[in-house]
Amino acid sequence: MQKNRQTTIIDIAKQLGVSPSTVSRALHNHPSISAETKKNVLAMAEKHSYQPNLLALSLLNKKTGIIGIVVPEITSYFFATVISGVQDMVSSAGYKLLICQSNESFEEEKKLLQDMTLLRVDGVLISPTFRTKTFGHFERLQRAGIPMVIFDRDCPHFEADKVLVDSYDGAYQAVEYLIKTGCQHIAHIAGPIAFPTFKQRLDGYLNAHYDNNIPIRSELIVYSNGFSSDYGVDAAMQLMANNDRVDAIFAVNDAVAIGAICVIREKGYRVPEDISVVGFDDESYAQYYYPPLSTVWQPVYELGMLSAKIVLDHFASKEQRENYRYEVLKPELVIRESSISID
Amino acid sequence: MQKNRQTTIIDIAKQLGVSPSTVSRALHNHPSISAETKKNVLAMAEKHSYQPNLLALSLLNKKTGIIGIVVPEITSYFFATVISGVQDMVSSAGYKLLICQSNESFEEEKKLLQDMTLLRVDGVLISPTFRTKTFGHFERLQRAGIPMVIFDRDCPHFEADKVLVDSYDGAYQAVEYLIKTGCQHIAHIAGPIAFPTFKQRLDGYLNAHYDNNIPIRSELIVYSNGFSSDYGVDAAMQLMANNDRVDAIFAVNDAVAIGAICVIREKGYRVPEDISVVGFDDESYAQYYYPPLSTVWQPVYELGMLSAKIVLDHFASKEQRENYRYEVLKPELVIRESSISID
DNA sequence: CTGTTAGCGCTTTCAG
DNA sequence: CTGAAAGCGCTAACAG
Repeated sequence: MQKNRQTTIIDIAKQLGVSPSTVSRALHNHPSISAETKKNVLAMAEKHSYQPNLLALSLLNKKTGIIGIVVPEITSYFFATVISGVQDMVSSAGYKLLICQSNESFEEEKKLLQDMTLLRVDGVLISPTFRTKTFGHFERLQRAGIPMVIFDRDCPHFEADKVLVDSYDGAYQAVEYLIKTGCQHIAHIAGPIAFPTFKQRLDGYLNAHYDNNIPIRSELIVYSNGFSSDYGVDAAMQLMANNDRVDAIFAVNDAVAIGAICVIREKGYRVPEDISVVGFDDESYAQYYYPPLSTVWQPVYELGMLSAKIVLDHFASKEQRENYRYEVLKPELVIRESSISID
Repeated sequence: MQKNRQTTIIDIAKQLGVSPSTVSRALHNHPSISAETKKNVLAMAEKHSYQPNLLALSLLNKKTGIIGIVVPEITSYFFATVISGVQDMVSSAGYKLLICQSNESFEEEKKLLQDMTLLRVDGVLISPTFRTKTFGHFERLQRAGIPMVIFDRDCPHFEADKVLVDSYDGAYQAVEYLIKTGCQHIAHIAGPIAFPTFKQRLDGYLNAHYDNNIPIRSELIVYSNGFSSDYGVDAAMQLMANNDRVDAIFAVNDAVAIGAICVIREKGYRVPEDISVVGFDDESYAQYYYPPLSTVWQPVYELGMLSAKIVLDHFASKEQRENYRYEVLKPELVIRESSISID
């Protein structure tokens, strides 16, 4: 078992009795180098399976070729797909992607950004935790001159490049659709509304009612503290406990929706005959659920591509752009069988 | 907007009229340094929000403090949870985690490992793509002296530290359970069996039959080329087209299982009354599915922790260990309502 | 065409 | 207690 040490340009230079710079030139097919020398160097490099040391290069060039992305969690279809979009975009531009998850922990988020700064990544994409209320750590990045784009989850009052999805519009579409199918008692299981995205979904729900002259009844809105399926179960229990009439539920996302459906069924109601249910996100299981889940699809892959593109654009144009980019993508309602249809 | 340049130790040294080494010592509370100097340096560092350059440090110390993990894909509950386990373990040891996905592409896997080598990560965890048949890129890592552990997906004939789950056992448990509930015509939707894990699940299926004296009928085994829900749909169609009697399906994973259930329902059969279904993985939606999905749970988080631990152990003991670690974790059958119960 | 020099940011001997 | 010097691996002028 050989030593832990990798071959360097200097090793090769010594063995060949030439200078390190000659080796370097040979390796990069610099114009002025004799075919002979080049051949020798290449052979020797091959023999020792020489690999350039990225750290040394990065230190020298003051760029690492790494773009970092911080997501709250990695499991959902949403973020996993964003990551695919980002990955495809950055790797086609020759960059590497450093993926990290904050697990919705503010402390973790700070630490990760800190690490990325120390590592001197060339750019950062971030979707903040829903506990992120102060932005000192973002400003530090900006001050360090590292391009940053915030995606999916908005940070009101904080200036930066942003790529968002119009959650308001998605929610509005979903609820208006439910109204058009004749539902009059539409409940909403809201996520933590400290969270702009979830607040927007709530607003979409409210305004769809308003615009269609349906009175809003606060007892039909339940706010949960999280957005996984078990929160959906709790929220639905709470909702059904009141014995208020409910003929539809618009859930803040698909995970919550399937939790709610379990409760609905347990209580002896049918979906969609008694209660229509619409989720949000179009998770991979949504179309295979029973009944196939109506939901709101978001252009997630595009979201990733676009966010990455914006970071990349920063490298192209050296001079500071004056204003930040602000892009909003449109979601689409996907009607399946968990909601009754118009006819 | 200040320059893109970060404050260095030299900047601080100059401003204070001391030498860089003094600054360095102050920053690391080296014993021999005057309280006065130290205070000044610290104040100045604070003022410029000095951040050490990790690249320079890594170059110097020949260690980056980064551990890389390559997974085939990031979306599934399985890998996402492994990553959590790994992350918790490595970050408690002060390491950073570089997460990458190969998207089941062998080329991508090679490229990622190459990048990690160039970046000089301190260790690598990898779950190979199912197209990985040659191991030159793994050997290159080993030769570079980078500790590597292979997890979840075995590479027969390739020597390395490995942490696996006993898929055979999980499958055996599932199928034996189906037999005990009285099922006689158990079908299996297998994944690509080029894939050791899936082969093991098939073997578990076969041996459970054998040990219980149930004849195996090849027409009840369908091999699919992938393992997402749509493959489950295709496979189930194929299975049902034959009109062979089927009273249970053991699917290679949950995604395939829910695809299959959709087909079963479309054909007018009930789950589990007509056909019991058992999956594998215990995805997050499994318990909220209708009917709640019986499946095989794997100690995924532990898998991640243990794999990370093994890499970390390499750093502790400098000298080469003589033999590779080989750990196999046991899965557990989770009975829910998509399979009939024993009584 | 090739070698020498300097330096990226930092730490660590070795001398004062 | 502090400074000078060397070096991690590499490249890019600048000389020859």
